[in-house]
Amino acid sequence: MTQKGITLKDVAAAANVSRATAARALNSYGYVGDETALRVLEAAERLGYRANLVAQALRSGQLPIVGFVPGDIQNPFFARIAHDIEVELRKHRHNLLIASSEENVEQEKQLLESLRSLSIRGFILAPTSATDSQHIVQLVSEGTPVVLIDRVVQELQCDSVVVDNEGGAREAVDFLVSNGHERIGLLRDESRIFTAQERLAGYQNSLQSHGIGLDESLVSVSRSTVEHAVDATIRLFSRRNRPTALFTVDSLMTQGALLGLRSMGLSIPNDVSLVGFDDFNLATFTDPQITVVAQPISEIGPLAAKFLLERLAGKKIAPRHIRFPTRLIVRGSVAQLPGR
Amino acid sequence: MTQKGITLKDVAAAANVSRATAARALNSYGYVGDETALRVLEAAERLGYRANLVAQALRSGQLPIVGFVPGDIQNPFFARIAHDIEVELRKHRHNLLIASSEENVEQEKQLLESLRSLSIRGFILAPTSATDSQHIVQLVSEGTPVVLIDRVVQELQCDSVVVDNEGGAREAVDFLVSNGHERIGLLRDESRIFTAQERLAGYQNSLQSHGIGLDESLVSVSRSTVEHAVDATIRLFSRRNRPTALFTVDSLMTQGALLGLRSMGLSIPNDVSLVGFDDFNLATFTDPQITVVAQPISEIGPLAAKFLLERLAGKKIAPRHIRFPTRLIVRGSVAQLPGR
DNA sequence: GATGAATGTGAGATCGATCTCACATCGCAA
DNA sequence: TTGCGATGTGAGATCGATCTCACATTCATC
Repeated sequence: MTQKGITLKDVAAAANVSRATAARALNSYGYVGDETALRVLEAAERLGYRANLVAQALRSGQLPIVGFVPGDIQNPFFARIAHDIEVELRKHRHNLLIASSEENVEQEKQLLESLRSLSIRGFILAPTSATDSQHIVQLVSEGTPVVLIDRVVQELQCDSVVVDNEGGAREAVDFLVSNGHERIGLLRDESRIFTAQERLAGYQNSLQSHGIGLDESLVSVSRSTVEHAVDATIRLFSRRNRPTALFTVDSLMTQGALLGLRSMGLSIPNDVSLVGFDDFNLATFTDPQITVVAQPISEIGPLAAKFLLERLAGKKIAPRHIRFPTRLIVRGSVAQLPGR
Repeated sequence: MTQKGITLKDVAAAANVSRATAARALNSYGYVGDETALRVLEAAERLGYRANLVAQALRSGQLPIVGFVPGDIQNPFFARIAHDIEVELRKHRHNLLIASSEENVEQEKQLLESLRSLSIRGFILAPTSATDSQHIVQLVSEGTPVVLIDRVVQELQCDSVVVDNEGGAREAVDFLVSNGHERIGLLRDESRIFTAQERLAGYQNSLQSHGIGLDESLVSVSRSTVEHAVDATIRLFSRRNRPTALFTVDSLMTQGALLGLRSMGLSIPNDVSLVGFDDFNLATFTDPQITVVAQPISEIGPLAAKFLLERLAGKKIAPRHIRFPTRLIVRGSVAQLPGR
């Protein structure tokens, strides 16, 4: 009911100048007399003038908003990144619009499509599919800045910030092997998601480099939710000649494995050793604490935001592809197997 | 580089009509000839026309964006709510802009101030302060729809969706008392946050109703982070004549208590019984599992979104104040004390 | 056949900020 | 004194969608 609409026109009228002059004074460009400028600024202050960003956006074609499209904002990994991005954007007076793809390509397409008409300035994106990416290619080709995080899309010319999934998985499995394990189970995601593929490759490479043959019966696939992972774990450990160790490809899978093993009465690390990809706060609360491959989460968001802001500022350089190393955090969930 | 700017004008030209007629056809209002309408629609389709939402917003004064201002998007409680709100909004073609207050009133003020110039249609807000709310009052008095969640602000005329913090805390403490505990510690937040105050009241009311005197030495105050809660727990249990049970006011505090007690070598529930406010996935992974007061998180977001959408649709009724009941989930962290 | 209602369409204004261009005015140099 | 650059300022156009009006038609009714 109060000051609803203080526009530039009002300020101009109050300062007894034209809208053009008022705009010049407020945005300090062009010639404005010192005294006039002061009068305008004073009037704006007095009336509590705030520029209408929508009107500015209509002229400039761009709202000070950046879109973030994570797989799922409830995933602590993405929540942390969202927070970090938000902090960075705020420094540059930009806002963060979050739209989860829910790991669904169709939804991702629709989201980008609808956000396009909002004149969003740029996107930070965790693409759902490594291959079905025509919609992202188009976005980029229209000149919209895009930064990919967590996952990359093969032939896409844009900045990306990911971690060394293959190396991290390899390190985890290497660690299990160095503790005498050879029958190492893998609990993995459906392959569509980029990170799951890379982590699978790391698992396979590690085994091969140690001369251990791949055994399909040691691999269990499920959707990436705690509930599905529980089932997959139980399936895996119900077979005879079960694995002595398990590697899980993400934190939700790790949690599922924990519950699944507990429900089967299998103890960690006495009956089964466990290493998970992605650290999570729960990992230090269990007994024993869980050995994990940690990602440098705190670096991903800020860097992605920095890249995007640089693009928004007009920086024209070749796409940068950053791949952070992971770090194995040894806790208590891996037992040394009696040597042969 | 492709179809950058297909505007209404282009469609109108392609269909050989005026912009006005094209608009009528596309938005189906006013009189338009059947054949003309078809021609316009066909042209729009062919050109891939998408209305520019910013231009629409300039006229209507409102972007199809709703602001969500949680305390911290990393808190799983708020992350879940954000997700639920987003799903609801999507059904009505609205987007969600998230800006965390980081539990800082000044930041909250700045955020709302800056979002105001964005013509955001409405807000879902978890106010940081129960008293310092002039900025919210002003927002509401300007006619911007606001729905409060998790916390209310006393003299504010707007919808709110919260839980029965007092009752939940009372139930938790009642449960401890019924198990023979009298020296019940409280790990609580700084009092500024509304929920912490109510939960404190529940603790006090329960004790009083059982004729147990309040003992300030049983209460430990800290900021609501795991790290601070660890320290506060250690402080509390380092005193002589320590509590036999502990009630923690939120899930971060509960986690801190868990770590603090473990570092002191105190076992749950043998040495200390524990009940926490707010369920969290970690609670079922510990040994023993933690008894908690659960909030109906899954109902808060959708209801808040529903309320806000109704207001956006123009619904004019008295503010609704919903207070959901909580539910005590008994697990294994409370021991029966030998009767007197 | 005339009158008025129903139907269809376009020109132009509007939302608010910004930018271009034209027009002043002043000072200084030729 | 004339002229030209530097300095200030305002009128009006622009961004894209929508709405109000005014102006045509067509059709039905007396």
